[in-house]
Order: sequence, then structure tokens, then C-alpha cells
Amino acid sequence: MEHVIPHAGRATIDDVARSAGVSTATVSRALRNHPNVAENTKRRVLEVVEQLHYVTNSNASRLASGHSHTIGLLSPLLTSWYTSEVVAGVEEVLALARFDLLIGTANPAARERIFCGDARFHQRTDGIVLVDVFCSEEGATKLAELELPVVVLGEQLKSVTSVSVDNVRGARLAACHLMELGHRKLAIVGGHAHLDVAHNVPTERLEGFASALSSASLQLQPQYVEDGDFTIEGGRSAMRRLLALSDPPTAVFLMSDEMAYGAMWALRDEGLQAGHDVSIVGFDDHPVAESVGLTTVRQPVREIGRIGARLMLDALEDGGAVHHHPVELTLVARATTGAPPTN
Amino acid sequence: MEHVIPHAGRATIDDVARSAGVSTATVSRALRNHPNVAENTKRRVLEVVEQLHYVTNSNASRLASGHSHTIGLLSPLLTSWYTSEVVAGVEEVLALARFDLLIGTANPAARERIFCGDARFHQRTDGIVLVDVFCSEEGATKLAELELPVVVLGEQLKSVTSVSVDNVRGARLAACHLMELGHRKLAIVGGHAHLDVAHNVPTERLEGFASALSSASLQLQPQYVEDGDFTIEGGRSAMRRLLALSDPPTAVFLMSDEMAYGAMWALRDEGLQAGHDVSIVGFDDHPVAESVGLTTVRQPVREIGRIGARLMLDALEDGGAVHHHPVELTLVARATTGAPPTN
DNA sequence: CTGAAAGCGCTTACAG
DNA sequence: CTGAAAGCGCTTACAG
Repeated sequence: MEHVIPHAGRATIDDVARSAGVSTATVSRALRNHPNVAENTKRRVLEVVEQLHYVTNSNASRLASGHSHTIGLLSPLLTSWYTSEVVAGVEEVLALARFDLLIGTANPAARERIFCGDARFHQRTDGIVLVDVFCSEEGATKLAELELPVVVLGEQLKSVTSVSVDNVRGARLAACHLMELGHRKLAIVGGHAHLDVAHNVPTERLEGFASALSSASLQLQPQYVEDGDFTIEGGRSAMRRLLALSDPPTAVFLMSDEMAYGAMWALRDEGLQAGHDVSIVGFDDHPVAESVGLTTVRQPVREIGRIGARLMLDALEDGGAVHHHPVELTLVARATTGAPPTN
Repeated sequence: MEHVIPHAGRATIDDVARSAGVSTATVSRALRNHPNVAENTKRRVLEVVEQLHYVTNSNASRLASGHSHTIGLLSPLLTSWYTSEVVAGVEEVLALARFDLLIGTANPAARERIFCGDARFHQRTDGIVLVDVFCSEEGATKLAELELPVVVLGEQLKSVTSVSVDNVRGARLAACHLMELGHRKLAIVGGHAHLDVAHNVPTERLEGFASALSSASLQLQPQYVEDGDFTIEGGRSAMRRLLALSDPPTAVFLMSDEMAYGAMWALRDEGLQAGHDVSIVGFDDHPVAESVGLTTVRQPVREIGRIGARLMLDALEDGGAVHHHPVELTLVARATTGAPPTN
């Protein structure tokens, strides 16, 4: 069925050119759908390509063209559920466009460097996607000066294309849901996440939560603000501290579902029931949330990654103008929230 | 502080060579710790490299050397928790060795192709890691004929280097734990996972479970064998079906923690308590397992990835002999298992 | 629409 | 220990 392959190893563009009776330039053009190639020629080339199982050597192609056809992605914590999901979304879109994804951990200690372009990505990527690397407008200004397009995920920026949820609104959704159920003693659990620098997410969610209470003439009590470190263990400890208060809250909003699992754990340890004795709201809609009946503020995490990747491809195509893409949040009410206990 | 960079754009090896007063060959050698370079020369080169912020263009380097310095990883389902963890482990080790990781989805429908080398990886990888692509000895034989080193994760193979847990033993651990608690009516929930082909994992776990019962003169009842599809929803449905039996089991072993979450969900829906009314054992030790008190067979998933990557690097170094690396499983007893209800 | 040729930025025998 | 030079496999003005 198949013709003999001229020599061991992979066929090169020369093999194809020779076998098709054209120049390598023509093969190159035919393969990339260059407009000025006769239909006949193209067909012949494609046949030979098939026959010889020819695959372009991407290293050679990238060296010659100066385009790496690769996007770099940097995040401080690649293994969290949130980041894995975002990466999966980015990968999905990039793969369709036949772009490679090069992933690197963004050492928070070396944040400043990131804004000047990461050395690992030098000459190797056509663009950079930043996930959860809270830049603030200051870092963004530097990023905008990079010779590469940059897309930032998780934060709304002016000088650089970004995609993010409205954290203020998300926290309001949680607070309003709880207040509608009749709660008056509301607590909030956030954290510094994995960064030591100021982090927009906890700040914005705290702000939204407090402002929702204000609108209802309530005030967020300082003892009702806890740090849960964005981990299950942290959420558990935070909940324990809240339960130990002389006047514990009747409802707790945790800024991640994982912290909420920890809070539910703490409740179980005390023989208390979430949604009955204490109401719990998380944030994310993590895959396990539904099965444990967790009420949460859902964010379409994978979609955020997809959108980010598309914006990157757009930027590569037409240099695309800088803009911000907002993503919607929705409250999903489940079993962990209910009316406060009638004491 | 810094010397002027000769021209716009990145410095090339020529810039470094010129500036250090040596040939590019010497720069190349100095940079890769080639033995035959005078200490003085090397120091001078490294200084200039620093000064010019020189970074090797990997496309050029790979093209010239013929080594891609990249490992390809193929898996049918990249986004599951299990696979993400494995990938994180592989990535961790590879990054230290400054190898790139190229990730691809292994379309189960095109399994056969994988064994002949994946086209996406042609000329782009120095080796291939297969995760959860159940090959069986048949596929492995073909893999062994590839010109690249291959490491298979999740299955014990003879013709190709592999790393896997002892699934038979893992299932026995679960069964013995339940029988020691006094259970006699034991059920098992498995699934076809994401593959339609025969899959060694469910088969081996079923075998181990059944054999443990046999050793205790019990027999696994056909109505106590259910399919949970390796998803939360699937585990929930399977548990519902088991509960609907005229004589339901008092203990259920689910082949993944995610299915176990589904089972716990089903119990809660019926007002039953895991560990009291029905005992539940999972498999994995997923991050959420501890917080919901799930008894489970723990497998060190990330470590499996790390080991796989190390074996790959070894194979690249010394062509390493084919061998199998076993990984230990341990039972972690928590709240979802207890004595059967005294009816 | 097509080809000859230069060039992308490295690495590596080979020679000294 | 070091350098001159060929070559890795493509792409892309340039010329026709």
C-alpha cells in the first residue's frame, strides 16, 4: 500500500519536495495554505506528504519563521483545582488552534520579574497568559511594554487585556442570600491565598460582603472576619474559632468551596448540622460541592480559561485592542443554607 | 550598571562570542558545562551571558542537536483529579531537569495509533509517558519497538518500563477492613472509566475484592456488583440501586473516592448515615476525602508521576533497562466505616 | 504561480 | 583547550 520511505528516520521537507518534483519553498507554502499555490501542485504535495508520513519539524519551522507558535502560562500555584481548571480551558482552545502551551510556576517571590517577561519564556513564546498573578495596574503597565501580547486572568486591568469575575458582586450574592433567609449574624472567611502580596480577590469579596450588610443596615463585626488560608484545613480552623466565640455567627460565607468543606468538617465535629444550626456558603462550585449539598457562588472556571485563550489568539491575529472581559457569577442554593435556628 | 545591549531584540550566541572574545563553539560548550573548557574562559563567557541577558534559543538548539529536550505525555482524560495529580508529579521532576512537557489527549478511539507513536509528538519529544492508556502486553510490544523510550503509568508491563499500584492488593485491603468490622454483605462499585476497551484497573480491583471474600468463605453476590462509571453521579446511582435491593449490603467498596462521594450523597438523601447504617470505602485519598471522613485506600498519585518522570530521565541517560516500579497502597480508616448495624 | 538562495541561532565532528 | 565551518530543517524576501 505504501511507498518505500527513502531513508531511515523521518522524512524532511526535501524528501517531499524531491518526491513531488517541486521546490521546498512550494512544499512549505502548500502546507500552510499559502494563497499563491496552484490547486494541482498543492494536491500533489499533499499526496506525497501523506505517503511519506511527513510532519513539519516544529523546531526548524519556529527557528526559521521567528514564531514559536507557543503560549506561555504562568501561575503561582499550578496544582490547585482552580488553576488546573483554568489551564484545561486554555489548553482546550489552544490545542484547536494548534498552539503549544508552555506552563511555568510563577514564583511569588520573583513577581517583579514576571512583569518584565519571564526568562523561561524568552524567544519561546508568542504570548503570555498570567493566572492569579495579581499584578495591579502597576504591574500591568510594565506588562503592556513587553513586546508580546499578554492576557491576565483573575483581575480587571486597564493597560492589559484581562478577564475576571465581579468579586464584589459575588460576595454580595452570598450575603443577600443569607440575609433573605433571615440571618443577622454573618461571618466571612478569606485568606491570603498563596501570595503574600496584596491580593485583589479577598479584598474585593470582603468589600462586597461588608457593603451588602451595610445596605441592610447591618455591620460586619471584626470578630466575624476570619482567615482560612484558602485551604480545607484553614477553613476548618477558622470555623472552629468562630464557633468558639461567645456569640457565634449563624451564617458563614467562605471565599472558596474548599474552605467551606473545612467549615462543614468543623461543624460535624461539633455535632452541628450545616444548613440547620449554621448556614454555609462557599465560592467556586467545585466538582464535589453539589454532592455535599454546598450552597455556593458559582464561577465558570474552565470558561475563564477558554476566554483567555481566545483573547490571546485574537491579540496574536490582529494585535487586538486592550480590553476587559467580564464573566458572570451565579448563586447556587443547596442544602447548607437555611433559616437561622429559632433559638 | 548594565552595559549597553548591542542591538534591539535578544542577544544571540554570536553577540556573546564577540563580546567575550571567543568562538560560538566555546560559548556553546561553556554554557553546557562541557568538560574541555578552561575555567577562566568559562567564567568570562558566563559574565557576558549575564550582562547581555543571553538565553539560549531552544528552537535553534534543538534543531542543531537533534534532541528536543521535551517529553510527551498522553492521557485519555487530562482533567480528572487523578490525571492532573500525575501530570503535576511528572512536571515537577521534568522541570528540575529543565525538560519541557508536551501534553496531549489520547483519543481512546485512536488507541492503536498511540502504540505506533503519536504524530503530534513526531520529532518533538525525546520520550513518551502514557497515563491511563491501558495498553496490555500487546500494545506494549509495539511501544517497545518505537525509537523513543516509553514509560507507562497505571499498569504493570513486561516489554516497557511501567509504574503501577497493586490493585488486587488494594481491593483486598478494603475488603479485609470491612470484614474485620463484622460485615458479611459486601458490595463493590466499579466502572468502565473513560475507556470502552478492557481496563485493567476495575478488573484487578474486582478480582482482589472477590478473592478476599473467598478467603473468608464468603462469596461476592452478583447483585452486589455495580457500575458507577467512576463519577460522583455514577456512584450515587449505583448506591441507590444497591439500597433498593430487597436485601441491601451493609458495606460498599467504591473504586474511587469520587464515586464514594456519590454514594454518601445517596445515603444522605435516604437519611442514612455512612459508617453507621452503611459502611463506605473509597479508593485514592482524594483531597476532600479526609474532610468528609471517608475511609479509603490511599495511593500516592503525585508520587506515581514523579517516579514515572525519573524513570524516563534514567532511560534517556543510560538507555535504562525495562523494569516495573511498584507503588504501595495503604488503607486509611476514617468515619465512613464501622460495625454493621445490629439489626 | 514557482524556485534559488540566504538565513534563522544553535551544535558538533574535525583539526589543531 | 579552542576555532572554522558544515549542517540541523525549515521560511521568506527576491526575482522571475
